[in-house]
Amino acid sequence: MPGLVGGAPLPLHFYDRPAEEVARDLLGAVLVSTIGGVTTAGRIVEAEAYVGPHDPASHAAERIGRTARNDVMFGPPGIAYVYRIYGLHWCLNVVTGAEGYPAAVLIRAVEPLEGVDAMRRRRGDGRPERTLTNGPGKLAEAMGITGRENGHPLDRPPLLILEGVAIEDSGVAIGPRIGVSRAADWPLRFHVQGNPWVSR
DNA sequence: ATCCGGATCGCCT
DNA sequence: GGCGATCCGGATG
Repeated sequence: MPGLVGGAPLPLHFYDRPAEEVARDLLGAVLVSTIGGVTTAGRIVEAEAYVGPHDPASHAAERIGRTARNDVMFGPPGIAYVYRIYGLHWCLNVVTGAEGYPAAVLIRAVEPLEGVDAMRRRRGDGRPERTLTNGPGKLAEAMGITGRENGHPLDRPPLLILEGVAIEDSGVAIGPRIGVSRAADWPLRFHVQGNPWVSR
């Protein structure tokens, strides 16, 4: 049961703030999936902010505008934005900020809390435990997240985020985002310092 | 109609 | 550290 690993679902208004604040405060929260009738859960230990139209690395950057792919980023906060990357992997974001203002937080890594067997099965057996969920594509695969979850409100099953433990400032590391070529130096990646499930 | 470049991963050297 | 996998959105002709 989700209640064993976290508190109440974070209310949708939790996400009605600047993406960098949400990204930082999501550290320690618990992502829970009951997709496919299997419960998997993990503590969020790494997240990146894509802060608005002025952010050239964002899928909703000014030069791109509103399109079919990024449409949910323009909607209300607390909604899942799931996209396919490199034709192979899925990545989970949470939409942040007011409706009409496109911004989101990419969940980059979680520490497994529940359903490790299911995660192993989905990821393929015989992998080191650490590589189950230490990257955005990996955690999506381990937790059964695909494009079907695009547009889903993250305060209810089958995919939700629960209140977790607070991470104090001294335990939070901040640095540049990974894999982006534009605005490569913006310090918008947040992770729990020293956590083994962080992507690098 | 065609081309290009990814918010990645895993396997190779 | 490098590269191939494999697909789609967006841009250009």
